[in-house]
Amino acid sequence: MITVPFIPESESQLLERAEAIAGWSLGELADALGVAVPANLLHHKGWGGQLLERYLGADAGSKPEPDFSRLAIELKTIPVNSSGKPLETTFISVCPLTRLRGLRWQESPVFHKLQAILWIPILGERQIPVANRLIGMPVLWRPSPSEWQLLQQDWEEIIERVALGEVESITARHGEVLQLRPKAANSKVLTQAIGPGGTTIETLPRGFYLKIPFTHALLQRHFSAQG
DNA sequence: AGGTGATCATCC
DNA sequence: GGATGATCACCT
Repeated sequence: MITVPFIPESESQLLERAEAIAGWSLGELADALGVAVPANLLHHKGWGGQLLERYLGADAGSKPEPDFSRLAIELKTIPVNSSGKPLETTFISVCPLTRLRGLRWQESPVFHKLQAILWIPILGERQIPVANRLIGMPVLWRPSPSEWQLLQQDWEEIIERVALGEVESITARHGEVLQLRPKAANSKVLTQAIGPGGTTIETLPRGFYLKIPFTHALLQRHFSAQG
């Protein structure tokens, strides 16, 4: 693999570099980086995201910091169809399942992760070979006041249920814009959580995800405002 | 085991 | 067809 020495020093520099590859295919970017393209993503689910991280100079690795640490910006690739509608929900962060007493929205991982996100749409449905999927125009997004309100409301409702020992009764249908779903290697992975009556139970780790209509709307709003 | 990057595949 | 619940790879 070719290592790209680029590290963005400003928001505008990051955006310029992301805009410059809009219209490229993933295959073209992989070639430029000397990376092999998988035939499909079954065994390479994070491949696209990591490819863009490398090219754009994300430096946080798996540290608990934004991908672009000095810019405080997260990078998310998001698969979209030809109409620009997201094909998948977007993982945000794992959900704490214990020690929830006193945890406030403003201290939550979700709140911190969503401060600033650079969305890179990847155009291409599942049937399209990975190499042929196209990189779209980037969107630098910070939640609006109304978006923050929706997010906070969902988060508080979900966390309250978790704190009450009801995590196992929460489904992905809860929440208007945020949902709670499994986030694990497989269904045998267990972690501790609060159970009924304040007992301790073992349950599947959960993560917060943004629902498709929410990410669809924020992308649409950006592109329509931009003209 | 728990975090990062996500998409798969079954069920409705 | 689309969303929910399950899963895949790699890192620490």
